[in-house]
Formats: sequence, structure tokens, C-alpha cells
Amino acid sequence: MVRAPCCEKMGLKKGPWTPEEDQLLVSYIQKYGHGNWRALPKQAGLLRCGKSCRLRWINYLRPDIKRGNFTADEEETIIKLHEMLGNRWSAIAAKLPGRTDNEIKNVWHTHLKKRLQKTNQVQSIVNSDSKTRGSKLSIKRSVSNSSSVTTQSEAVSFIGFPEKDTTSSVSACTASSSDCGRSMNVAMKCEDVDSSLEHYVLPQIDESFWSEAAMDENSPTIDNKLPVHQYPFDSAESFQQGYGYNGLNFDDGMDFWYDIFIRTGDFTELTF
DNA sequence: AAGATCTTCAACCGCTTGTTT
DNA sequence: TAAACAAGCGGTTGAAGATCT
Repeated sequence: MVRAPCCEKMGLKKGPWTPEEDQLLVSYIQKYGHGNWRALPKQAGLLRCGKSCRLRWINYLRPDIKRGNFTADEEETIIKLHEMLGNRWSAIAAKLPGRTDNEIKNVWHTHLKKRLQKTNQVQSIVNSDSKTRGSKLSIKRSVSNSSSVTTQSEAVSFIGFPEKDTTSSVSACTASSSDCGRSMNVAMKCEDVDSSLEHYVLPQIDESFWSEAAMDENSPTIDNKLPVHQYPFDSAESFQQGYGYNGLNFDDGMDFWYDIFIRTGDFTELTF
């Protein structure tokens, strides 16, 4: 079988689409549909290959495309479907109306994969730790010793719960939200990472924690950036209700940490 | 303030699959 | 049955913007 020459050799245009090209494509498809993608660009007066036109229409110009950030529900669906289907992006996209395979693939590689890796990392630490140390949870030493945590910055990519000795640990750290608009990661910088990790249990919190907490005048802060929430949790319910999390609830991915607190059975003297 | 580095995402590439001749 | 063609898919790239140093 002879492969068709690529766009450039045919003298066709590549790269980003202009509004004029978009307009030509949209008005042609609205009038005549897209029966034959290979023939379409010529008939529509576009110097593009059919493949490029098809991609532009499917991923961007289609009227039923949903724009904007993915919702928590959508992200959850992607994670679950990816677990079942693997990298079959088009199959996943079929379950998410208005979303394209390309978009889902991008969001997976840029957000979800990283988030999942971190969650799994901590989960495995917790699992191995609880086996060896009984019910009392202590991630802190496992984190600093774990070979699965390759760098210190990875290890402190979670927000820490200092255990008991709160003042010294918290004051050792400042925090900043990176890429607040999109990323779920929150980076921490510690003046002395090793010693700080000695005092930390590490929950996962998304960027809304910082943005919302920063708005809360009642939340004391450190360096005007790190909100400090005082517990104790007097019960599982108070944690569940999002007490101390500025409105974050279990839909915001706190299930995992709730489970940890349930298993440790210790809801008192937790401060961060 | 400026250069370096990182992140994001639209678009491309090459392969596979399905359909037609 | 095989060749030719068209469409679809997933991996990858690179420009642009954001963030860091």
C-alpha cells in the first residue's frame, strides 16, 4: 500500500488554525456536512489536509464541545474508566459527552496521572507502615526513608500535618500554591526538609484549600500564605463534616485521609 | 527585570482498522 | 483475495504562557 504524501509535500499548511480557516471549515460543514474528509479542504477552499480538518472539527469546532475545566465528577469518571480501559482515550471520551479523546488524554497526562501517582505513593507507604507499626499511623519516617519517594521535593508535595509538636514544625515551613488555576499540586518549601519531615503526616489537599483558606479572615496564617487550622477533631463526624478544612468535604478527595483517621482512631491533638 | 525552566494543550505523525473496489 | 483508500486512534511534539530563580 502506498502512503499518501504528507501535507507539507503537497504544499498544504500546518500549525495553528486561524479564525478565518475556522470560519471556512465551520460554514462548509454546516452547509454540506463532512462526508469525505479528504475531499473537504479543497471544496471548502482550505489549504489543509483532510486529517487536519477532521482533527480541528472534532477537537475544537464541533458545536457540542464542552469548554472549560473538567469537573470533579468528570475527573473521577476518567480515573475509573482508565482503570478499566487503560489508554483507550476514545472509549473513555465516549462516556463523557462533550469531551474529546485528545482533551482527556491531555488532562490525564497533566493532572490525573500525577495526582494518582502521589496518592498511590502515600497509600503504599501507609499500607506498609500500618503492617509494621500497628494501628497507630506514622507516615513521617516512612516518607523520609522510602525509596519510592525519589526527591525531597516530591516528599513535601503534600501539605503536612505536624503531629503534636505543632509550633516548631509549622513555623519551619512556608507554602505557596503553584499554578492555582489548574494544578492540584501544592508545593511546600521547608527550610529544613529532613527535620520537618520528622514531624509530618502528609494529607493530600487541592488548591482550593489555599485559595479559600486565604480568603478566611479567621484562619491564622504564617507568612500570610500558610493557613493554620486548629483541631482537635472530637469525632469522626467532625472530620467528615470538613471541620477545619474551610468547607472542603469528602467529595474533594478527603476519603483517603478520613480512612486514615478512622484507622488510627485518634482525632485529638491534630493541628496544622 | 530578565533569562531559565516548567507546564499546558492544540496539532501533528505514524500506525491500525474498516470499507470499497 | 488483495490492493487502495479513508477514518480513527494513541503517542509525541513544540509554541506559548506561567512560574521560578
